[in-house]
Amino acid sequence: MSGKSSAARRKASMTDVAELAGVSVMTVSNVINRPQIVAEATRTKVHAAMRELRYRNNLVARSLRLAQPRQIGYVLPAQDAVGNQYMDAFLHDLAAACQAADRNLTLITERGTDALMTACEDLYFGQSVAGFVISNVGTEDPRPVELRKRGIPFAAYGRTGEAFASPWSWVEGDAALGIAMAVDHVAARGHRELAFVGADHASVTMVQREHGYREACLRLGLDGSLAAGRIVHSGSDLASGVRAAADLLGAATNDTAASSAAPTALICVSDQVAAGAVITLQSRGLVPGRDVAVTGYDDTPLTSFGPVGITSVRQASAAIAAELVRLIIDRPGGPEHVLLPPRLTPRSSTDRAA
Amino acid sequence: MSGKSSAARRKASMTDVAELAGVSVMTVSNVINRPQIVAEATRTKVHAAMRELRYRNNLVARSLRLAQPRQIGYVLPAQDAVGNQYMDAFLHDLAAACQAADRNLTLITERGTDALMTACEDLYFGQSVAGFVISNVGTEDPRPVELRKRGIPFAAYGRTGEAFASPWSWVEGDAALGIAMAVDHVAARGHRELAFVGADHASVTMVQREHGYREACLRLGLDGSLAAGRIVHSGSDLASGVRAAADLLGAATNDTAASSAAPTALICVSDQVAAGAVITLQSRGLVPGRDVAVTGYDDTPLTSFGPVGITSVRQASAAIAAELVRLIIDRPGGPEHVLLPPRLTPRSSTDRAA
DNA sequence: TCCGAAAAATTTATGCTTAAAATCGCCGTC
DNA sequence: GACGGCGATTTTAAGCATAAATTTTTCGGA
Repeated sequence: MSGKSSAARRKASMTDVAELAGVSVMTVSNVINRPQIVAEATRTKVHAAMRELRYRNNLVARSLRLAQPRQIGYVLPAQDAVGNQYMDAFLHDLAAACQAADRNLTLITERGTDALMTACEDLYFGQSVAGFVISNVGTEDPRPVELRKRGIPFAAYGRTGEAFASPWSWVEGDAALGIAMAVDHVAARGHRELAFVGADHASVTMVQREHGYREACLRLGLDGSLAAGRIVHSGSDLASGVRAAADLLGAATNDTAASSAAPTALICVSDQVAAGAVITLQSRGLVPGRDVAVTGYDDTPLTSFGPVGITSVRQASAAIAAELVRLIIDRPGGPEHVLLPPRLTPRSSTDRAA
Repeated sequence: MSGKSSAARRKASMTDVAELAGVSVMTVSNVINRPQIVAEATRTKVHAAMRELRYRNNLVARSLRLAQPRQIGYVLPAQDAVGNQYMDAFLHDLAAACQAADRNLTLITERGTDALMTACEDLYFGQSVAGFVISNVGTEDPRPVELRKRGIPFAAYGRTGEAFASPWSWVEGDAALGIAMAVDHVAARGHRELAFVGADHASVTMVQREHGYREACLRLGLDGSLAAGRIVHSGSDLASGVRAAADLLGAATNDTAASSAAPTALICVSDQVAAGAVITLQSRGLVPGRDVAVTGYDDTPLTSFGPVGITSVRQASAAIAAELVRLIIDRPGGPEHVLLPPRLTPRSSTDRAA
């Protein structure tokens, strides 16, 4: 007795609550999980006891009893991936989506495939997680294959080359559509000579973005924008944006004869590249929007570039996260493929009046 | 029997393993947890059975029995915080540190204090997490106070104003020392006229970095570097770096008389600012390192700025993460304060021969 | 007096581990 | 050659906090 009160108060269990309320343990459980079948008076009594004891349902015991893990795993992309602020935001959305589904997001770090698979097996077969979300899925990524082989549920953010035929679930923002929206946007503002500042084709997304550009230009009859030199693969970081823009515009100032071939709108594969392009424009005394239009992708904080705001394509990252979580919880088995449309956020970098 | 084999195989439990190996359940448990007290032959037999059944220890049941949560919570900073690649890396390190301590990192999203506290209570008193790591701790941050009030163990990345007197645990990289290292570094290369491109004083870290600059300049007798106008508070993002550098160097080209007052080295509060400064230098045809030295902070991927590498101060983020995890596991009660020294990574932006 | 629905309590089960008890083999000793 | 006892293994029993399924109690109305 004295020992009990002197020691730091043990966390209260259902038994304690039941005892204090003068009911059985099961009644307490019912109050929590099916309150409607418990008499009003009893319910009140139990609630009072719970409050007095600062009782919290033991999530671990609950998870054990239900044989249903409360966690969802996320394989955190290795640091060397392009420092992408978008993935930050996505992580946030993913955690929020888990919480909305009454789950929690558990991180595991990327490493060699074997070690990663062992960790995943421990977590999944150890009943700790319901499944995994993987992102930054590369064309030759071994992870989906290995996870599938082991019967571990997962959903991928981004497809590999197999597109809609892949035997596992994936969710993705419609990259081609997103770029097309950017092209339509500047075209609607009178631009006829565009250029696409792209990245290498390491991921399907990058391929899709370029594809979207080509399709949109074709559809709008912007043949000049498809000419050689108008589609460049610089890389997706800021420094390459600076360089690529300089190359594309350099011709305009040096070679007056070819000035008709100089683009008046730069469709960039990422906000980082777009920011780099804006830097180049500014250093030449050009005003983004008025002189040359610039669009980015992902609507990251980089779009607030000092006084100029960069028009950008915003992926429905919250919806993507929610879909991934849903797929793991509701369709752990069969494959389902989800393509979500993005939205365009116009800012001053495409505003001719700016 | 037929039902059992036709249905998807239930995950094997210890009982199944024990049965197959012809031993008691306890022996299986011993093989896992105290292999040395179990006879060689038995151990082999049990291991074989485990392998055959693809047995995994049920982490949830184990955690319940041990009354010891396997998770550590991390309050994911809200997205609007300055998109900091360093925090990305830190998150990675934190997840790795948890894994090294046989724990997993669980994320919860930032939101209103009340909602956040409820979530923390559910997780901690629900035996799901052993405690929390919080980061981006502001001067008037309510979170440490509230957590402490509720008796929830936590460790903060970054102190508030109270410094070493605070009643809760924190870990931090020695920001003043880091900047001092940068100052020493450029001073050793002959620079006498420095400038500090800082941010506002929203967090103690930013105050410390400026403090480190002042102290170091004082110590080295670089009085000019402490003059008015040599310490600016631009902000910590790239765009403000571009502007601040332009302001600082602008005087040099316009006002030849005052050129002795123009700095030859820019000590920047972050890599983003440093990258901005490099952009300004490049746009004026100046070579970083040879003409003007530039240093950053946090050693993020931004330091690879095209052909020029930016000298940067690298925080011991892995060690910081490990300390935070240790504090939560080993010292959930008492406060302990840890200040870890950073390292300098020299690159071409401070190389006069560059 | 008894029926039947609603409310509450029992029983059983989840998968694991600590502590205590039981088993086994082996050796020296008388 | 049987006994006691020791040490090394292994097993039994108990319990962690919860919840589903089952049983018991309660109580108003016929």
